[in-house]
Amino acid sequence: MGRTPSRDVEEGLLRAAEQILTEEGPEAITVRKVATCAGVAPMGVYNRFEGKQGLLEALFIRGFQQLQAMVASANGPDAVARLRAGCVKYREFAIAHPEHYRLMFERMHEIEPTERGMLEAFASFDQLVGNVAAARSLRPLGAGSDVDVAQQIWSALHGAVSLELLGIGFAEDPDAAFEAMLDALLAGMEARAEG
Amino acid sequence: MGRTPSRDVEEGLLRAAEQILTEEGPEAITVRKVATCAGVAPMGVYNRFEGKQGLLEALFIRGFQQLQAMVASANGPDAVARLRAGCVKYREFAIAHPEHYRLMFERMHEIEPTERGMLEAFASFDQLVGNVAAARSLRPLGAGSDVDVAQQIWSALHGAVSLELLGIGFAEDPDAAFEAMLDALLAGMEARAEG
DNA sequence: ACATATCTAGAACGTTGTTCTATAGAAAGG
DNA sequence: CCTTTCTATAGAACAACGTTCTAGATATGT
Repeated sequence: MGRTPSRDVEEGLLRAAEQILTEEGPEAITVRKVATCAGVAPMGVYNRFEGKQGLLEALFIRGFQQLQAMVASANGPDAVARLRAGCVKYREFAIAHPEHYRLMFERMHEIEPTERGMLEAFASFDQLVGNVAAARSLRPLGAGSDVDVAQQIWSALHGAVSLELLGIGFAEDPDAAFEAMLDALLAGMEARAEG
Repeated sequence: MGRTPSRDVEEGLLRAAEQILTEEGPEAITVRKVATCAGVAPMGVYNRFEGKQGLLEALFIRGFQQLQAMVASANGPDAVARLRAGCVKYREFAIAHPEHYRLMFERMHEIEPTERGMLEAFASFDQLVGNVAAARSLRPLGAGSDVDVAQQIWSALHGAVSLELLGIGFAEDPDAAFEAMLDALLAGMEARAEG
């Protein structure tokens, strides 16, 4: 085995880690496995990411960035429809990338993201807040700040998706249940918007 | 160190595991640590629970049972108020027992609950379904089966609580945000009830 | 009291994350 | 191109972990 050029080590490791994550889930990510898959020495994980935790944090951040891009790709005839479509896209992301989603929300204690990592990851929340703000310029929605309203919506989205990915959704039609919940929440928020 | 009587081994291990879980979280639960804390030999975990996984599964099931008891303890002047109060109790449980909640929802892949374990754990869902059914006999609420409606409510509850426990709630007042979301969802469900 | 069940201590193994060392090869700069 | 610096690599080693196994001592049940 030759020596990987410096400039390729980090990206090689990230690609390998993403592949293992996608195929086998977060638990399958080990330093040796990722390094072998990337064709680099295990020490590369320490040299480049300071250890397994750093590698996981990079995946964590990338996961949120990808989630944000997915939500941002939503379309609709007006801001309210776009907000709703973004919520649907949120779920689509989770369903398309269940292992990523699990890493992002079930591994935070292990990852112990740095403050910078948290900022980078949760900059993605601003996407949702922006969607809420745009919708609210069209129609009253909930009470409190845009952040408050966005948080409530996120809660519902995240909850539905998490249970679904855990296989503990007992609803007959998960698609319909998700949309029913989302529409009920949005309708309720509209009805209860401050006067 | 003496020899623990047979009849005390299992409960001793469970108590120790609960204590470590409560004080240090799921990651701190190791076979040797639990055994030492319980004053029994590590092999006891294998003899009694078939290994670490079985021990975690026992904690998992107990967690759901305790959650169910908490929800069942809710009171109110009528069934709708009791449903709502049960939702508030749900959150109270999670906040009072964050590490239990994490074990229950972030460790399922590690635990790989047996089918019996799943049945036992999610018998607790019937509590929520029952509360929904009782409330719906008073007032229309959502469309679809009681199970469907309960699942949607559970999604929102779980989502809010999970994000809160992860420390990624950006709302100013988590209590208020939780209640606002819950009330909006219930109101929306009522407004969108069939017939 | 006797036979059976089971708790215990201890050993051992593979795996994992991590740290360290020394060498060889890449990268950067003149 | 040459020299110096950087860094990827192989390999060793360690502690910790979950797990399996053995043998002896003690508890349990009849």
